[in-house]
Amino acid sequence: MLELKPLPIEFYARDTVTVAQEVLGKLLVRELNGVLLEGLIVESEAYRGSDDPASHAYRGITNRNKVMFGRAGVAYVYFTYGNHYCLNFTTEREKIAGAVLIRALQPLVGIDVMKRNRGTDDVHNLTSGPGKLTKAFSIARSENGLDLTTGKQLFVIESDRQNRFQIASSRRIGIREGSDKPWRFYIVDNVFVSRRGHSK
DNA sequence: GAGAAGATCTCCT
DNA sequence: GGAGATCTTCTCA
Repeated sequence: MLELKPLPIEFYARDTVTVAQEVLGKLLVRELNGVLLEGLIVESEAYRGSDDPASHAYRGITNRNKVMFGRAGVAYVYFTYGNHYCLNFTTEREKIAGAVLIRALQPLVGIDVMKRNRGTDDVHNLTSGPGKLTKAFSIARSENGLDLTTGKQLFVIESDRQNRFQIASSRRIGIREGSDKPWRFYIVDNVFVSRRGHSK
């Protein structure tokens, strides 16, 4: 039996790029009306603050991104492209902006529920992208600002797969500015990664 | 108050 | 491989 012990704030309250790398191979856990959903985090991206033109926080605090400036270990959920929500974990200490975008998961527990949420039977298409995984896990605007360290509703735990995979990095996806930074990280040869990246 | 762009997905060819 | 869907958020006047 896996122990459902959430990662503490100390895991998140560090350099954003470090957290983005170390969150790979951890388990994202969603508790929804007694139903448990679990997925292995296989792809992430780091977004920093005033030194990162691709980040929402680059131009300072706004109503949308204020969670990024708050304490670490909190969910930052935003709506984009008229259709999709994206899930991030906040990092760094208060007043220092930082967040890790969760780009892809490998479904492990509650796959039937994810299929229903996504309206497809294709397991490889359930959570292999940032907009897909939020729908599969039923994460939306109401989850913005949720504390990830309480072990309720939404949190992250260690998995037994630690160190049994290789990590590669690449340029981040879907942005214009700051696309030279190699701050996307993914597990090599995992079929649930959203795209084959050029490891550079 | 208006205009434009966006950390994407899906369907069509 | 490419474009449309769709609407929130930010910026500027």
